[in-house]
Amino acid sequence: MHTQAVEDYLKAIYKLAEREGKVTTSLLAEFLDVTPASATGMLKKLKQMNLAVYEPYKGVSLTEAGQKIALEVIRHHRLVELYLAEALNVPWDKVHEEAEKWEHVLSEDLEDRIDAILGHPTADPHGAPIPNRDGTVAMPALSPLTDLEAGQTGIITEVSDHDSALLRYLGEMNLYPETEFTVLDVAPFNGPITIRSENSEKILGSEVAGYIFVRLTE
Amino acid sequence: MHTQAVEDYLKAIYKLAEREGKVTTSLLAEFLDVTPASATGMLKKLKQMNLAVYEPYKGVSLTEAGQKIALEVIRHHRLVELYLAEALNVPWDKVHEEAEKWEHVLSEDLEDRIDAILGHPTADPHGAPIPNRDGTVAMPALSPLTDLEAGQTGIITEVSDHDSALLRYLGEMNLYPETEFTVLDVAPFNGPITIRSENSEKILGSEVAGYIFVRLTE
DNA sequence: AATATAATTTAGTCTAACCTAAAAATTTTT
DNA sequence: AAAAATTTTTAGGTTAGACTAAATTATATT
Repeated sequence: MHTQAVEDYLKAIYKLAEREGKVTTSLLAEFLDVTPASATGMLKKLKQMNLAVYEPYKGVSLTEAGQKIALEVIRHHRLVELYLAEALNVPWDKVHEEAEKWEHVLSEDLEDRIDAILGHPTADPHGAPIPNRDGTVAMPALSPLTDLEAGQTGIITEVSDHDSALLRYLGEMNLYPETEFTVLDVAPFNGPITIRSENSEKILGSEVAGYIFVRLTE
Repeated sequence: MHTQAVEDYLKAIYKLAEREGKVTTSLLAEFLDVTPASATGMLKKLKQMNLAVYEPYKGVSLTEAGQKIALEVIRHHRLVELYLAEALNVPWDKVHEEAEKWEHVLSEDLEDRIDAILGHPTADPHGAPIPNRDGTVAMPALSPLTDLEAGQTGIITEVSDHDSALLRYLGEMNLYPETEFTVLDVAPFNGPITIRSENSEKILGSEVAGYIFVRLTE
């Protein structure tokens, strides 16, 4: 078993690589809320453990072994999130925080039990895909709501879970994954986006809309 | 929040005090599988944090604050054990090990949810009492099965969870808490004890019988 | 190309929690 | 009560992971 810090770094590198492409020391440090110097220290160690490919000043990426661990941790995290929401009724804006701790203590046996009870789910409460045990992940093409134009119809596939206040806000408006909607208006200059869903109109600022990912339905 | 090590020490001191009366440095060290020197170091820290009363060469006890934390951790542990057994079907000889990790990451919110779902239970799967939130514990008078004589009738209240092989063995014989039985024979010189429960006779060695705690029913 | 700015790494500390070996205190035995 | 045995403490080290400050490297601007 690896330390929690190692697991957290690997997970962070995986997520940042997915989201931003290249992962630099400072980006990683900011994401994990540590100083760049601390990140450098850990990167050396990850390299030495053959979990990351790291060249000073050139950024980091994961080795196959490193990615495998990152995906296991993410799988744990998302399974736990879903379990907390479904089985224990934890509100969706709180599951992330809890799962952050649980992901590191979940045994494989318990992972399997939870997975089975949930019916081998494929996405967490925010719509993020749950990696499979073999290390594969369904990687959906994520287009933010801000990319759509008036008149288009779609379905919410995922929302960012980085801010629990945002999740509460979306929850109040009933904007969950799987929700269908039609874009009524997109104001220019990054203006608000008006959508209709469940027969009510909602106006979303561009920042919020940028955290909502969708798939067009036709 | 305290570190996991601090919580583990407090829990250990509480349990040893309950079981053995006086808690010495070496007893504690052996229980936690660390060297006595390490235990001394931690005891100094616990004293300094006002969680323990510690006088070199004189043994340790918990302050009120220390006991409160110990009981919280034990409450978490036992609630989790029961939850794992009931909700996730984890076999009773495995719940202890899992709970050992979970007890440190359980939020108060989740503790309450689990407690409610289980219907505010009073004992874990091994029959050990679950402390209340306010820090009170039902402390049952524990008499080991070895104290009984032929002809007496009783009910199992608790079994030791210190060894999972023992739990598997008892499970195979269907000897769980709440099981009623009658003592048929007690062989002399710490010999085996024969009981009848659920209409079958079981012969238990004195070591095993010493780990089974009972209450007389009449 | 020279300089300024920003990003990254190095070097040296710090804390928590463990360790071993040696010294000191206590308890037991004679 | 002295010697022997045991327990406990002290002293000094180790590892993981963080930090700060200073040095270095890379990038951007003139």
